[in-house]
Amino acid sequence: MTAQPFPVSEIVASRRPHRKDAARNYDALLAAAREAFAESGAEASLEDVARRAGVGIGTLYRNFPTRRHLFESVYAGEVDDLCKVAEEVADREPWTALTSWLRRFVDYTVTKRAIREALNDESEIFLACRESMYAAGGPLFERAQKAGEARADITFDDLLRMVAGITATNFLDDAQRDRVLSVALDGVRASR
Amino acid sequence: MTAQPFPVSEIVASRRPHRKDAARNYDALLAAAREAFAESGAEASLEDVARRAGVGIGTLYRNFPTRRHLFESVYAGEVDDLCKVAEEVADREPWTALTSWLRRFVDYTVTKRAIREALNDESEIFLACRESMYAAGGPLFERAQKAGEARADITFDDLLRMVAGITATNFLDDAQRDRVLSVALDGVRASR
DNA sequence: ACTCTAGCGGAGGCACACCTCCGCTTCAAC
DNA sequence: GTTGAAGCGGAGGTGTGCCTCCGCTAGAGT
Repeated sequence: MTAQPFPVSEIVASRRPHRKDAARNYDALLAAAREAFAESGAEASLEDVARRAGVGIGTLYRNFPTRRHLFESVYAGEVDDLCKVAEEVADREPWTALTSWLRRFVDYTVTKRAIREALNDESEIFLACRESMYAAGGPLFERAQKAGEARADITFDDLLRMVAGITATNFLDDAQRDRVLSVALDGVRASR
Repeated sequence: MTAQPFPVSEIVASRRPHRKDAARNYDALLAAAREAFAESGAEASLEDVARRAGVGIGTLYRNFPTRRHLFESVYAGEVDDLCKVAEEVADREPWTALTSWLRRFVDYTVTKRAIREALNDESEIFLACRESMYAAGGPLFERAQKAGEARADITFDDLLRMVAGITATNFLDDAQRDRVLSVALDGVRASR
């Protein structure tokens, strides 16, 4: 089973230039952007991204004409990773599989929150990512519902937003984040 | 019972100028800032705030030397309101009182998220607000715990962060937000 | 009414990010 | 090796927000 209908990253990868030096710069820019956004949030300066990547600002703009292009590319890569994890956990117990994936989803949300906010839902690529992610995680949730492990009166979308919300806030430490997440997930099981 | 040890707003109110016109400007600025922050987030331009208030930029800076001062003042006002609500609901059933207050807390978080993020925990006033708010809501939670309505293995801080997190994310509509919040609150009751 | 001082407004200097443009460099096809 | 074009970089124009400073205004005390 391939969890996603099509790998989102391919949509973006098609933009990767062919010439050797250009491709290297493209990759460096993506890596630098990932780093810069994680560190300074979505409003990190593009000039800074170029500097980190060791390329001129002109090169950045040639590859990513707008800030949005950069967001999309970074974001799509992350989503693609996440989809792969869904396949990896698919053979575990229903509830365990679901929560394992959700834990991974947490890491994803924590670092990528800023980007997701900036990418308001108009973007085509954003929609593709969304679809892709739901295709990957949704079955895990449905399986847990059918097994009577997860309550039936909520949707996968409800669940994801809940987890995303909880993990997006600041906590005193990781232990508290886990504790709170567990409490909320108990709510998801509560109707057993 | 006075829920808070001291009304936070007083700390800030002491900065309100005495002369009639000056006081009017001060109030206009606060209102304008509330509006601008709600609309454009924490990075709203201060020039825009002054314009909305119908005063010169110089007047803004005289009253609030830094962006942080403005944040603090707006924020403190909100917190103060919230504390008053805790008193109002105190005579209801333990669980009902708690959730009623939390619903109000939601409104507060939704609009004030941006400010709270910008106000990282160094600020003196932020700490006072925090204390004030905990003094107001904490007893509601403890009462629910003692009544066996809320699980005993989490803290009030855990609860608040959970609710804050959930309500800070975007939902399709208010119905979804409520649904998700209910699920999470079920988790808080789960150990009954 | 008079004064004197707290308060006002906004022009303007500074800093910084965005984005364009074009002369130079480097790849890769032949 | 030659050559043409794809790609490079960063100087510099533009816009925007921050904050200061100072001549003017109007409230408050007498």
